[in-house]
Formats: sequence, C-alpha cells, structure tokens
Amino acid sequence: MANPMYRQIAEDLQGQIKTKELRPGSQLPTELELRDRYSASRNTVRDAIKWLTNLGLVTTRPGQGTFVVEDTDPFVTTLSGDPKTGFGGGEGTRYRSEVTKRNKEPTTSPIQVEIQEAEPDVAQLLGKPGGIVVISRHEKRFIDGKPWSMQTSFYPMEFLSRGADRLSQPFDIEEGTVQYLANTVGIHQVGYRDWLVVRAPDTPEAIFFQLPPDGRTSIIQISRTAYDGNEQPMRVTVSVYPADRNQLLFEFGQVPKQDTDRES
Amino acid sequence: MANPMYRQIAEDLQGQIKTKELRPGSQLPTELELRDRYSASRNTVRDAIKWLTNLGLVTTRPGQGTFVVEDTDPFVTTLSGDPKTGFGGGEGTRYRSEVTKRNKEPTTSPIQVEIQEAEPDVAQLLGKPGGIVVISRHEKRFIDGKPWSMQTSFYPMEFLSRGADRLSQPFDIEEGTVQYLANTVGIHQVGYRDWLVVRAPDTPEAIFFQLPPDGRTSIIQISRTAYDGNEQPMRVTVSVYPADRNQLLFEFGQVPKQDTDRES
DNA sequence: GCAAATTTGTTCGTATGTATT
DNA sequence: CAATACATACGAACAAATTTG
Repeated sequence: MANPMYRQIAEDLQGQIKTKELRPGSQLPTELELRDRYSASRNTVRDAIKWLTNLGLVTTRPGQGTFVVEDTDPFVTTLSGDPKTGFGGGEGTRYRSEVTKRNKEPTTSPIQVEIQEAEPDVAQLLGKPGGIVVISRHEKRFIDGKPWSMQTSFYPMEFLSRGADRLSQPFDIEEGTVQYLANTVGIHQVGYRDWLVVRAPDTPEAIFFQLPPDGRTSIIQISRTAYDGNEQPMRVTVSVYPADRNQLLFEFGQVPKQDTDRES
Repeated sequence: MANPMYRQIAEDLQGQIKTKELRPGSQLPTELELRDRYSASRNTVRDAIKWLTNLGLVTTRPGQGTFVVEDTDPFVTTLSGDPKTGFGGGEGTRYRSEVTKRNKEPTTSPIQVEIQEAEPDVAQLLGKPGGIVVISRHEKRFIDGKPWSMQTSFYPMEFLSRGADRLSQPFDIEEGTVQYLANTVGIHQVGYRDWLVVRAPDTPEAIFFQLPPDGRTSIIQISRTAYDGNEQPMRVTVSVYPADRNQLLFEFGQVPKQDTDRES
C-alpha cells in the first residue's frame, strides 16, 4: 500500500491495457464510472488518467472520452548508404523508394529556400564557429498525408557563385545534390557524420507534427555533416522525426537486404 | 485570453527560464508565493508547474522546492567503426576509450551471463522467428558513478559447443568478442545493422537510471545485429541509453577526427 | 537527537467552462 | 438545444519529505 491511490488505479488500468482486456482504440469507462468503481473522487481518477497519458498509454478527447492508444505502424528509415553517392544527399530519391516499398503514399512539400546567417549549431558543424552565411533548403514530408518528418540542408553561400545556382531554386535536384555539387563545384563527398539527439519538440514542430502541446512526444534530431576529400564540411542536413512514429536503421559493412517487416 | 490560466503562468515562468532570469539550478518561488503573485489558487499554480515539469524545464523535490533543471553535459557515444574489427563487438574497449577522453571515470558492472530462450524480438533479429536458445551477456555502465547505459549481447547457444566457451564465463573478453569468435569458432563479422527506437522506459530501466517513474524521460534503444560472411546473423546486442544524458554519433566513409567538444 | 517550520504530494468536494454527440 | 464527457479552477485538509533551530 505504499503507492498513492491514483497510482494504484493507474496500475490497475495499465494491467488491463497490457492484457488487452482494454483493447487498443477502445474507450475507457468515463471518469464518473471510474470514480464509482474505485470509490475515489473524480479528481483522483483524473490523476490516474493523467499518469497513463504521460506514459503514452491513453489519450483523452474532450466531449468524447478516454481511449487506449492504437499501435501505429512505425515508419522505418534507413539512414546509411554509400557515403559517396545518392543517398548521402539526404534529399529526395532514397526517401521515396524507402516509403513506397511499404505501401504508403509519400509526398513532400515544395522546397523552401532561404539565405540566412547560420545558427551557431550549424555554423559550428560547418567548421565556422564565428558564423557563416548559408543557403538553407527546407522540406516537409508526409506519408499518407500525415506529417512524418522535416529536413533542412545548409550549404555554404559560396557554392552559388561557384556555379551551383540550382541550390537557390525551390525545386528538387533530381540527380541528388551530391552528384550535382560534384558536377558543378567539383566538390566530392567522401563521408559523413550523423549526430543524434533526442529532445522535446519546439512549438513549430509540435504544430506541424500535430503533437500534444505538452512536449510528451520526443523529437529525434539527426544532424548530418558531410565532408569532402579535404576533410572540410560541405553540407549540414538537419532532419527531425517525431519519436512516436519513427524508427531508424544504420548499416555498416556487408549487411543482407532488409527483411522489410518486423514488429517492435 | 485563449489560454487557460495555468498555461499563462507556465508561459510566464518559461519566459523567465529562457532569459536566465531564473537560472539553471536555482529555486523557483514556492507554490504559496506563486499563488499570491499570480492571484491564483495553489492547485492552479501546481498545474502550471506540472506543465513545466513535463516539458523538462523544472523538477520538484518534496520538502525542498521546485528547481530549474541544470544543463547536463551529455555523454557522446560513437556507434560506428570498422565493421570487421574491435568495436563491432560493442563490448568493452571502445567504450572505455571514448569515455576517458572526456575526463570521466567510466566503470562497468561485472558481466552477468545467462542461458535463456530469446525474446521474440531478439529471435527475429537472429533469423530464428520460431525461437532460439541463447547466451546472454549483460553489463551495466556508469560514468563518474552515475548510471549511463545498459547492454546485453545475445549469442547462439551452439557457439559454446563449437569452442567459444569463454562466452559463458562472467568475465570481460579483452581482445573483443569479434576477434575471439573469429579465433575459436571461425566466424568472421563483416557488417552490422543498427535498429534505433525511442520508447518509454520499463520499470527496471527507470530504477537503474534513476528516472522519474512517470516515463517522461525516453530511452534510446539500439539493437545491433552483426552478420558473418554468409549473411547469417551471428550476434544481437541491445543497448539502452536514457535520452536525457546521451547523444550518439554515426560515421560513414572518410570523416575527420572528432573535435571532441561541442554544445547543443 | 528531536521538534518545529517549510515545502511539495495526495485526496476530497464543488462549480463552471468547453467540446462533441 | 440538450445530454454527455473531459478541462479548468477554487478551496480545504492532511500526509510526507526535508531543512532548520
């Protein structure tokens, strides 16, 4: 009896969810019913539900009720690939082929291009701690119309004057930016480093991904710094994924083809 | 006035935290003081504090007060490496060298060895969806005495009878398990796939990592499946890291040496 | 070492607002 | 419009953890 009552109620409900006595998607008894069932006050029942909400087991909908969350089929993204070619770009092609395999409808927003002073983070990764002006190319991604990830790539401004003018145009670069930069600027990507952080969403992210505004759902942020043959950073790509619907794969060396389905 | 009062109070405090008016580590006014300051009830003030707690901005300590969370110096782990050698093992050596670089005191628990039926997840990754008996080697890791990560490696039972008997002994395999398996069983690792999931901690994890029991802090789980030259899985290593104090790096191709310090 | 004061945690009751059916 | 269900807000009392005198 060490636990407070609202925890005991929460644990009881949690057990019913685990044993599927309360199925995913089904509605819990209303707060008033639970109040009678557990001989507690409505506020105490609400504390129990709040606990389960924070654990990500249930969601509440005003005017409707409290529901057991559905298991969402996670989207699996493979982030490695040949460091010298296509996917290193992190834009476009690989993303589409990954998704279509799984019977989903991928779409992307138009590419939004801006010229800006780089954030300190990005400037640091680009090897210019003092600051640097960059071209940023931003893209939003959807699957079956639902927001799935956001990505922004940052390129040094000088790439423009050196001939890579398509970087400043809001259109997809079909052959991949790695290939494009090799052809136009003569800079060849030879490797990259991914830096992975899990953090709370900021407000724009919470809005775009339709996350609950309380920061319960984490964001996986991957900052990919690509390097050329002179060990100089040539691009930083920041991708963010809501952690509740995404899983990531990294492959090294010889690995058999993916058996595309698995469960958690 | 769209926002409820507790949100307005939370936003006001959030602003003070952002501008360092309330410094990291410092104590917020008590609930009673905030109640007077905002002309609200204590419960409403508590709702505001709960909101900030969920955002990870403050923590409450019974009997003491509410405090702005300190920025913790995150531990950065590099998870890639030569797919054929040392670190592929994921045990021991690489971990130590990574940590000592950063002036910390890494320690590990004794290795705990068990023979068990593999969990469905693990069996699936090992290519035996029907189930398989495995040797599991479990290890807990600390930095400066604080819990930092846990890791369990699973090897097919048959490796024992084929000569790799040290797998069943609760001692570090200094030369690395990859090398050891190559020498004893003649199985050579040629690559691996990391599968990354972010999820809520389970109870043992919450206890070991001293996480708040409400599941607010996520766990980063990486399941590494290592493959031999015949495209057969030879090992699965599951590592878990609390997301609030860990960042991960993955490197591909040619990448310059890490500039070991950075900030978020 | 103990008692008092302080501070957060739990639980109840009640009233009213807002979203949905 | 009415009924239902969750959301917000207030007030009150006691419990538990911690610090202070």
